Amino acid sequence: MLRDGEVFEDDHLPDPIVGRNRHMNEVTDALAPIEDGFRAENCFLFGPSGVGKTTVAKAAVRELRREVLDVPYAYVNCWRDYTRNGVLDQVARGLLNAAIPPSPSTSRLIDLIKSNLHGPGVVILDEADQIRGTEVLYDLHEIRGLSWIGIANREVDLFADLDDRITSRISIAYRVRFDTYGDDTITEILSRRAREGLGPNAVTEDVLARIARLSEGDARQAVTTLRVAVQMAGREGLSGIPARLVDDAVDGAKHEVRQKTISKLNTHQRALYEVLVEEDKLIQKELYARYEEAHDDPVTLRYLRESHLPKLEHYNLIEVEWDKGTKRYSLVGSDHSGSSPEEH
DNA sequence: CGTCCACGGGAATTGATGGACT
DNA sequence: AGTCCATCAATTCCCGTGGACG
Repeated sequence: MLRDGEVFEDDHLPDPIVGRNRHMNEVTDALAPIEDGFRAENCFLFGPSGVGKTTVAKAAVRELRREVLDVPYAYVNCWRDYTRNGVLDQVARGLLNAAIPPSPSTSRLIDLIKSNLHGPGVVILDEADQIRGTEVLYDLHEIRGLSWIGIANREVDLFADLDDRITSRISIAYRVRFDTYGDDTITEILSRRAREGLGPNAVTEDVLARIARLSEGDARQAVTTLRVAVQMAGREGLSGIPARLVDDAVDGAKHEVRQKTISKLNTHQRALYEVLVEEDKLIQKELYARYEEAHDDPVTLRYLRESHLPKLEHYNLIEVEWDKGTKRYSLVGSDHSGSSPEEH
């Protein structure tokens, strides 16, 4: 049944992409000056997860590179690299083919980029709202020819910290809002993946439509569900996906997406998460006390509050409820009914 | 009121790094 | 090659503010 598993991977970039023509046009417009050798306009893509922001950004850069040979570009996932230094490091490595020494200082990185970048270049800042501080946006702006495509869930997140001095100096000419996909668009996305990745008749349009309906407008969720369904059917030795597997596949996919998020957590965030697996509805002070015991090199409460708790919240792993003036922290969907072996 | 808790601004400390000078 | 100094990012420390509650 499975012909090409790659089309179900998270980082698969379809060609062409489906159902985002308007958004593609906006981003390619923003990048157009590069075709004449100028700096592109900065642009900012925002919307909920799984609506094709990253895909559009990458596809737009791919289009550009079809027009203009070898435009340097860098992709930075700011969830992983959220410090000024980390971002610049990734930018340098992506943009330049020159060798980069192991761990250069910030100023060294800037010099390196400035002296090795000739002509325009593009940086994709995925999950840009995770960037700590705003200096790095200055830094990028000061580099001749460089422009960026920022990606975040909500528009305010990126601009919350930007004071007026910065917003006026760094122009963001294009702001592109992504809304959730309709069920029919998701069905179309799934249908293409199925055509490319599966044998003929492996799955019916009805089954795809059903997966689409259950995925709440989130294409990543939908594609993951399809992949899980393929696995399940394969395990049963079937050559197609029967409708009865869909519900279980949805659950499996949700679990898988969550595990993937958890696996990206650092030790502090992991420790917090595990404390909450043990015990729900803790107030901040209690949570911190448990965390402090669980981690052999704990950070201060102050820093936890600023750095790690917001991250867990942002990625929808924990939820906070107000209970008469005190906050209580719980895992999201904490009906932890004895399942999940949690292999970490 | 006094207490408990959460929030977040801002100064201080730490630790790594890269010269500059000897 | 070695010492000293400046810089910078990450983290900690200190503390004032404000809401809720008894």
